[in-house]
Amino acid sequence: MGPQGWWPAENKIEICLGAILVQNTAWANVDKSLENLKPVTNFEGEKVAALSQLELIELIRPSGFYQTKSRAIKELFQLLATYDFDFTKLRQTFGPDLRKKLLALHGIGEETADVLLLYVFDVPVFVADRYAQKLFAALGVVSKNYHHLQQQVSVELTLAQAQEFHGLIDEFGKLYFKTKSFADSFLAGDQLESRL
DNA sequence: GGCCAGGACACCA
DNA sequence: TGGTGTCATGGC
Repeated sequence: MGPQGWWPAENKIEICLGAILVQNTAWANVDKSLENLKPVTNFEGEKVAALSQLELIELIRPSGFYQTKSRAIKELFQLLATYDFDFTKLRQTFGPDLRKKLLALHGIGEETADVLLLYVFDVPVFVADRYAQKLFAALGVVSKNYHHLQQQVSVELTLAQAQEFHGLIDEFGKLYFKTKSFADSFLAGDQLESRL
């Protein structure tokens, strides 16, 4: 499939916003919200943090779940503001506990926390999202949930490789797991393995 | 008109 | 721990 160049964004502030907005939402709808946010914030951390939750709700409405997402954005950017939007300082301060710190924020679960680690804090982690679970299930790796798959898949990758890995898995998933009927026919026999 | 997207959370047993 | 309902918009 070639390089996917994930995550598509101008800067890390935009990635933070996109990571929350894309939760169970088609990217086309995320784009609408980002287009609303850009002229208002220019994707500068301080300007995003200065927005009220009500203002955020109006701007991100096209992405749905605006109550939860606006609160998540508020909480995340409050944390970031405390460290002057210095992602390196934040990572060094919390070290291995950074993931726990992110998970403690309302509206940020395992997948979003890992996406932030991978694309914002430069930590090479494996994002065990739904597409990854489907793909690895097709390859014979049965997993109960997010955490379980993450434990089973041990990847030693550089940061750039880990970022690309997740992008490839999701783009692959969009193509081949879109409909169940297609997935069933695609997964018949050993076609998946040969294509991989 | 129904289904679902690059989830998370509250509630329940 | 694990399963289910709910949150919401827009495209197909």
